[in-house]
Amino acid sequence: MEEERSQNGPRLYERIYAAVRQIPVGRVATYGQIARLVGGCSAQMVGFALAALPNGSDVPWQRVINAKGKISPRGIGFGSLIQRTLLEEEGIVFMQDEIIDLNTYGW
DNA sequence: AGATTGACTGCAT
DNA sequence: CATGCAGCCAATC
Repeated sequence: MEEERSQNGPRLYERIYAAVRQIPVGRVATYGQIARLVGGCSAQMVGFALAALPNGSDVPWQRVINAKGKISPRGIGFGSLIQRTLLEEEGIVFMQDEIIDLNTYGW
C-alpha cells in the first residue's frame, strides 16, 4: 500500500480529488490543468490518482480528459465508452472523432 | 535503494 | 494524421 502517512494533512491524492470535484457540470479539464492547479505534481500523477479511485466515488473523473480533448485510452473496453456517455449526460457534445471542444467546454 | 510503469504532454519526424 | 522520443513525478515491484 502506499505510504498513507502524509504530513500535509490532505494527501496528494486527496488534493487531486478535490481539484477534480471543483470542475463544474458541463465542463471538462485536462490532466495537465489539474496537475498545475494542485501544484507539485505532474499530469501523470493525476491519471494515477484517478486510476486508484474506487468505483462509486464522488469524484467526477469522467470530466478529466487528455490534452487532445479526447478520452484517455485507458485500455480497451467499456471504460471509455462509459465515460463518453457520462459526459453526454452532463450536456457535453462530442465531435466526430469523439473529441471534446476544449475551447468551449474547457474549464 | 533501484528499476519499472503509467487514464500525460509537447515537440520532432 | 500516425509514430517516436524525452521530460515528468509518484506509486509499485
